[in-house]
Amino acid sequence: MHRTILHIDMNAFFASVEQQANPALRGMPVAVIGSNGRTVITTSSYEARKFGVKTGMSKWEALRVCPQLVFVVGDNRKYTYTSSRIVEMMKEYTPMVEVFSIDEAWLDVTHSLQLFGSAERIAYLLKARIRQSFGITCSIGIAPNKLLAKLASDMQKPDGLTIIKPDDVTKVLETIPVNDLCGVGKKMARHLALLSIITCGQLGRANEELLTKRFGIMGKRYKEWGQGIDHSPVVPQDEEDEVKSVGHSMTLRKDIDTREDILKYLLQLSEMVGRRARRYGVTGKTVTLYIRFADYFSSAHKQETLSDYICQSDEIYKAAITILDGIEICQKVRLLGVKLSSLRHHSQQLPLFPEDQKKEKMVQAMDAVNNRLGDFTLIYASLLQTEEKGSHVISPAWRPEGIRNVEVQ
DNA sequence: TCTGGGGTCCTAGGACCC
DNA sequence: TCTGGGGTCCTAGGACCC
Repeated sequence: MHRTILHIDMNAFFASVEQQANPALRGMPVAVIGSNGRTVITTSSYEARKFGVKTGMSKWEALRVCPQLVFVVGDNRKYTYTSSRIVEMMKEYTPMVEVFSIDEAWLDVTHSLQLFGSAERIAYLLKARIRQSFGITCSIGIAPNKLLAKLASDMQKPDGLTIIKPDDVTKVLETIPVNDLCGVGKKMARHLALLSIITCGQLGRANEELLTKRFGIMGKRYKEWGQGIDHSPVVPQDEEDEVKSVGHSMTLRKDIDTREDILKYLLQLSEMVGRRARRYGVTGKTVTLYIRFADYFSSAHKQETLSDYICQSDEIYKAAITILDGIEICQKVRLLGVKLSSLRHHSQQLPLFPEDQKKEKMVQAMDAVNNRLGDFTLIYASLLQTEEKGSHVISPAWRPEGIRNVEVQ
């Protein structure tokens, strides 16, 4: 019995949402960017793409190829709100909805076909409703598994609908380059090319022993992918594993080199990480500090596992400082990052000592205010001197309070 | 003012224990 | 005196995704 899987990909999601919110932007080349000084293009509208504006370009580069480009600083709330409403819509057709990112999802509609007629009809209904409610288009792929559904949704953009029927899989894959497969990136494609494997067809026919020898346990998987075989299930959100790490990083407006400056940003990052961990209700025992130096290419990445699970900002900060002290800094610093991992659920137990109880209450009160009035409304005094007040990160892969645990405001 | 930010998974090697 | 193998935990680093 074949499964029937849909993969839905919102077209130029952030840019489309912005054009919908502000009619003056419609038909214009628009690029969504971050609010930090050294930001890059996160998403561009199709009008901008015509000029060659691409994700990852600096503002400067983008303006060179498209002088009339309009920049819009991204607004996460708009995107998570729209995204969660679209997901709700998808769930009307099957409970088996796996959210892959803020603008992509898989639907296993195998058991919904009778009710709604066909996968194609579900796709048309969803497209029409998303366009009607939000004014944005999407590309949909229909196939017997996730791998092929994702491949299919990529084939026609924007506003496409592509079906790969089980009988056509071999024929379709024959000429498709291996790195069109989700999971095969540039590096892997280069390795395969050395074995004269360029297309999925070739990958599917490759010698399994050779692949296993070269790529270990993944070798077999790659061969299967080349044949269009993928047994991975669509995993609905609520069954999804808990988040595994919580981290924040920021490229500083200006490179810094004094310990004092570094500590200020570390405190800020620790507070961002701690607050999000507390919101998720998790504690962690591994803290990672990441530094990118001024030359962009060199970096330091150090982690330390503590004996206790923590989630308070000052504890994270303390651990970050300890790690910092073990890193030799002989260049200016361009980027700083702090991550908490080895997570587990926070027990609701009250701390043993009165002073700890007091601190926890204070932190809870601060969190409450910040959750209501926006990040960094209430902050540690030493944060007042930093220029950046939190990175207003925006990226289609960004999973804020949305997606996993949607919080509609 | 050239080059963001948030994740996951896999591998390899060392320490340590049984 | 010499030699095992399994398991877990930890760090570091790479590939890949949006």
